[in-house]
Amino acid sequence: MTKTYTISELANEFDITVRSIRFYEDSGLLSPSRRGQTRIYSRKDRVRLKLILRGKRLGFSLAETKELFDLWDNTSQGSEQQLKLMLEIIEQKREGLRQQLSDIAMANLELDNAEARCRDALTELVDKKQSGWEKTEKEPSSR
Amino acid sequence: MTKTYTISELANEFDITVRSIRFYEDSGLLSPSRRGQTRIYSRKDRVRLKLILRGKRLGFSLAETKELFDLWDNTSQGSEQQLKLMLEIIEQKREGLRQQLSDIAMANLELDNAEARCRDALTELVDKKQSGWEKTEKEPSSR
DNA sequence: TCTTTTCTTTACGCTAACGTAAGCTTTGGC
DNA sequence: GCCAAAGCTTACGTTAGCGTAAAGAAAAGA
Repeated sequence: MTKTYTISELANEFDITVRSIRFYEDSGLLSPSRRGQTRIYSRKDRVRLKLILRGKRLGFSLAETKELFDLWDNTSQGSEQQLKLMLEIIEQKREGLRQQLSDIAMANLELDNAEARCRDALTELVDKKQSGWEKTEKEPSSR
Repeated sequence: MTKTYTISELANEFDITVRSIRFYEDSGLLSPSRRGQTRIYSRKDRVRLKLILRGKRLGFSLAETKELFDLWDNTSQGSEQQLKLMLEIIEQKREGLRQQLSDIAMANLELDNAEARCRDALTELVDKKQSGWEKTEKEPSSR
């Protein structure tokens, strides 16, 4: 009773279009089975789709993701050369992720900065209001 | 004696092309001063460029980055409405970064997984070799 | 001063990742 | 059994982010 999914079910679940899913298939990232012409997606297919989307959020191109999939698929039967290449690539990906972590940390600092500046500007505005400095107020408190 | 940079200096430093830098200017993300026709980049321009590139690594489109720049530039003179909008957007960006952190964590787990599988396959290969199971070896130890 | 870089603008080209439309088949609900 | 909804293929269109080439001006080194 292995659960399956239709293309629109997956599209709804992940909030993407069926066009995208078919496009990923054309790009060699998915290969669902068929009942007649209709695509039937297994749980494994669903996992792959999830990985594709996560890759996208991490800035991977579809080609890169495909490369990873292909490597992964050939890992168990790979030669020693292949396996060592795979390990190198894994290390490269790790390095990329480390870079992203650093970037995120810096970005967060800048957001802190921006937020502080924003709040300062806000309180300054409120101060002006309270001291009767308003220019464009509709209802000045005294006049 | 405020330090300045030429376009090719920046291109070299950040390992991008001058074409890209000019493109960012066309997109409204940079506006270096000029000496005659020649572009002169200040330290501030350099910082902006750095931010653009970091944004790219985090998957921001140039349009998004421009939006952030524009908001930032208008922050000090912004209305209360504007400032509150800015705070909202900042929070959205934070949420995006949190999502990315989660994605990176998951990706790292999968890399661990892949690496383990790889190493297993490798040691298995070595074991076969040692027990004389090789098929494609050039110099079998006995024959 | 001459020549070789480095800079400029203009403009067409290209790839990735889909969007969108046309036209046809299949399937689920009444 | 019928019809709308969902599925399919084919194919052209679109946007972002540059690459690349042409043709000329300015700056820097010999």
